[in-house]
Parts: sequence; structure tokens; C-alpha cells
Amino acid sequence: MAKLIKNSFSADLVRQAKFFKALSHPARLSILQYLAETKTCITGDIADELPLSRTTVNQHLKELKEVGLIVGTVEGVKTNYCLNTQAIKDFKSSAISFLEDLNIDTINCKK
Amino acid sequence: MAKLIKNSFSADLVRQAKFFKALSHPARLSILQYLAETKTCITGDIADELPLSRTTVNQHLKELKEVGLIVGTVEGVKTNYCLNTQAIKDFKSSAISFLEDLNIDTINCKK
DNA sequence: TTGTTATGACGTATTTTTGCGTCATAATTT
DNA sequence: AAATTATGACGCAAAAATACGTCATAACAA
Repeated sequence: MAKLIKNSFSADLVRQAKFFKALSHPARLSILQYLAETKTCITGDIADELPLSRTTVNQHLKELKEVGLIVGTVEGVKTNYCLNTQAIKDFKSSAISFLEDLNIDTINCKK
Repeated sequence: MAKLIKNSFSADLVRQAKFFKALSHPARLSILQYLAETKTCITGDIADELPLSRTTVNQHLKELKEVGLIVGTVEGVKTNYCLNTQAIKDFKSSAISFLEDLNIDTINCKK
């Protein structure tokens, strides 16, 4: 963001936002779904499944890897990308918790 | 996104991504939390609570309103912003559903 | 009516995000 | 050893997201 103003927010909020951001692009959601379906695969394969170039897919993979939602293990010439199920569970928990806290019963909004 | 490539993804995925994007900035998460706490308030108030200018907060409010997570009702000179609890519940459901589908048991990733 | 206020619309400067092509590198094949 | 392959790193251009200041406008108060 323009100007480092994010530092003014709590580390927790920033972390939470970062995870949501990782899921804020259809390509990345697609990648996650694809990994869930095939359970294991390589970059090249994914690029074939998406309307994006290999280079671009690689970047999305990198972003997902940076927040820890997926893991990539080198296997000879290829790299095996997999979902990090624990990280996904953790994120799900915190996301639910965050959204749960927003679920208030009384709303004082005037019609 | 550079180039209108998002059209190549399923409408569902794009919609899902859009909601995640709405929550991808700490300021917006802050706004939602603040609205949950106070249950009702006006823009000016929120700007005072955040390390951002009124104009910027207004823009974040606009984004949240566009995806339907909050509702704004004009009340004289002021505008009353409130959480759209139903929309939040719906989002929570779809987010959980999406993440649930990623929770596969068997992972074939080589160590 | 004349101020005063609260907001939203606009315009703009910066930073990021996206998407891709091109190379360099490391592991396989032949 | 010489091709072939699969990737990641780099660099670039275009598009979006951020953060704000300034105005215009509508509702109220004096």
C-alpha cells in the first residue's frame, strides 16, 4: 500500500488480512482446488489447466507458498507442489473466529 | 488484474475471490470489527479510530458496501453504516465450504 | 438566509499486483 | 558430452489498489 501505514494496525489484523489476500485472486483459488483434486502435481501441469502462462502461474504459486498455504518439494527437475493441510485448517479456524465475532445479534441501524 | 483474464475463470470463483479481497486489508477488517463493537456508527467516527484519513476510510467503506458486507443508511446529514449480518453469514458459509473442500486426507507429496 | 457539518465524488501521486517474455541453471535423456 | 526439460529469477508494461486533498452538495442550526 502506498505509504507504510499498515504498520499502524495490529500484527494480528495484518496477518489475518494477508491470508485473505492470498485467496483474493481466482487463479490462486483455482490452483488450490486443483491441488486438492490431484493431491499432488507440478507447476507445468497447473499452467495447462489455467488461462495463464506458466510464468504467471509460477508467481501465484510463489505467493501461496509465501503465506504457507502450499508447500513445494523439489523432485529432480520437477517441483512437487502440495497443499499444506495444517496451514489451511489453521487459516479456516482463524477466519471463522474472525467472522464469528462479527455476528452480533442486535443491530441498531435505522431503516 | 492486467488484462481481462479473470473472465476466463468461473463466475463462482471470481465471486469467491472478490469477497476474500474485500477482507484483504487490515483497515477493512478494522472497520468491520469496529462496526461489530459499536453496532452502529457513522463514517467520521470510524476515521477517528483508524490511522487513516476520512477520505481513505470512506473508500474502504465503499468497497465493503459494494460487496454487500455492510449497509449504509442516510440519516439526515450523517450516514449510518452497519454490518450486513446475513451477508457475513453467507460469506462465512461459502468460505468454510471452499476451505473444507481443500481438506483432503491423503497427500501424495514426497518428502 | 447564512453558516456549519457530514459526506460523497473527483482527481492525482505512489505502490502493488498481474501477466509475460527471456535467461540462466540444474537434472534428464540420448 | 550435447540436447532437452522444468523451473525460478529478472525485468517490464499495464492495470489496480491505496491514501489523500479539494470541492460540491444536502441537511441543520443559528
